[in-house]
Order: sequence, then C-alpha cells, then structure tokens
Amino acid sequence: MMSTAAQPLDRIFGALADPTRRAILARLSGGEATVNELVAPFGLSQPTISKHLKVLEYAGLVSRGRDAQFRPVRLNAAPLADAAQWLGDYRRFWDESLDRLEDYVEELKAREKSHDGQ
Amino acid sequence: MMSTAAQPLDRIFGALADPTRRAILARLSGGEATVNELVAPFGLSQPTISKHLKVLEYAGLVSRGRDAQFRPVRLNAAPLADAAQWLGDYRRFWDESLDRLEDYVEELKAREKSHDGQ
DNA sequence: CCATAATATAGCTATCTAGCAATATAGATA
DNA sequence: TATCTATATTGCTAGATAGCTATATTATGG
Repeated sequence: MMSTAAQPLDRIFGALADPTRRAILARLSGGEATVNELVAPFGLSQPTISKHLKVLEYAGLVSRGRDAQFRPVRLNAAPLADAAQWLGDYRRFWDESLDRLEDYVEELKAREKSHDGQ
Repeated sequence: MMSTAAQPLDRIFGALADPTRRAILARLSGGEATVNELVAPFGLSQPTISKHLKVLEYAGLVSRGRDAQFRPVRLNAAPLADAAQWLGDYRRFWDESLDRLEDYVEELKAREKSHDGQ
C-alpha cells in the first residue's frame, strides 16, 4: 500500500496516477456520493472501488461520512493545493513569458487573503 | 513498468509520485546534468538512477542529449502543464473566493497568447 | 430477531516497482 | 589496440498494486 513511510506528495501524486481514481474525484466534484454510486459507472467490483477509496483517503483527498448504512464520500481538495504548489515551481519552464503576470496575481491573492475578505 | 497502456496523466503523476524523481527534476531545473551528476547527491546506485530517468523520459519529463560518452539529461516541463491543468479544474474547491480573479487572469493570458507577444 | 442492503475485509493472482550487484556497450584517449 | 570512463542492460529480490470472488460487518426495516 505505498509504503507507510511515503511523503504526502508521494501519496497525493500516487493517488492521482490512476485513471479510476481521477474519475472518482471528478465525480465527487459534483457532490458527495455513496460507494455504490461510485461503483456504477465503472466496470469494476465494489471491493475494487472501496480499495481505491482507501488510497484516496490515505492521500487526504476524500473523507467519509456516515448516514445509516451508507458511508458517503466527499472530495477534500486541500491536498491538491500542495500538488499545485509543487507544480507551480516549474511553471516558468513551460510558460516563461507569462511568469511575471502570474507572480503579480499570486501577490494580489496573498494580499487579499491577509486582509481576509468574506 | 506501469503498463504500456497507461494514459499520459497516469505516467506524469506516476513519475511525480516518487521523491527521488521529484528531486531529479528539481536538480534539472537548475540546468542539464549528466547521469553521474544525478547519481552523486542520492545514496543510490547508478543503475537505479538510470531506471528513474527512464520513467521520467517515458512520462516526457526529461529528454536526453549526447555529448561524447555523456548522455546529458534536461528538464522538459511541458507535461507538467497538463498536470497543472488537470489540477486547475479543482482549484475552486480549495480556493473558492479567489476563483473569479483566477479566471480573469486566465482570460488575460489567453488573450496575450493569441496576440502573441515575443 | 431475521432478512436485506451497503460497505468492508480477507485471501488470492498477476503485474509493477525500487532497489541492488554484475556485466555489457560506447566513446575517448593513451 | 588497450584501457578507461560514462552509461545501459540484465537478472535478481522484496514489497506494492489492481483486480477478482467470497465472506464478514453494520445498520434498517419488517
């Protein structure tokens, strides 16, 4: 199960490396779902989907609720921000000319965040 | 070696899921390097690094040159843009309030790109 | 309490992974 | 040509992964 010693980014990128798991996240971006609702669209067994959910949970990308015998799954996107930040360090290599604009926006955003704002 | 049928994002995220490979990319962001230069900082054998390089190459993240008996490795960040774009679809979930600003900038960037500009 | 529905766990297989040491190959140089 | 240096390839091991079926668990509802 991806060695217990794995770093957060290992788990996050590892979770995203599987198309079924990316599809699960895409589905969850439209709202929470039960396990069976997630099983339906794939040609995969329920235990297989449950295993994928465990990988996503281990990466912090989903969390589970409880509603009678249902265990609703919801998206938790926070770790994706870490992944995006890691990628951000390389942005200038694929998008050199727009780098300064990006920096400017990041600065604006940081400023807005520090002022708070709703 | 991550099934031949893997999709590009599988290979990209899969490549990023290993800390040694992320460190190699970080090193390459400072300029190209030979295999032995990449071996040095890790406590890993040369064949192990060569194998990591093959995974990175398969994901399109590095390319190799030839200079005498050296095979210089350089960063190819383009596939990271695909990963970043995928993540971008989830940005609003971790960064709701700044979404409109982000959209605005994306629009600006698209406009600037279509005008070209150096 | 019993039956059913939703989900989790166990146990299995085939394949992939990350690491190693040993060896092969390719190019430069003495 | 012989040798040295840089890198690739081979063959191995231990452990992870993705899938399955069968079974256990948990909670509802009769």
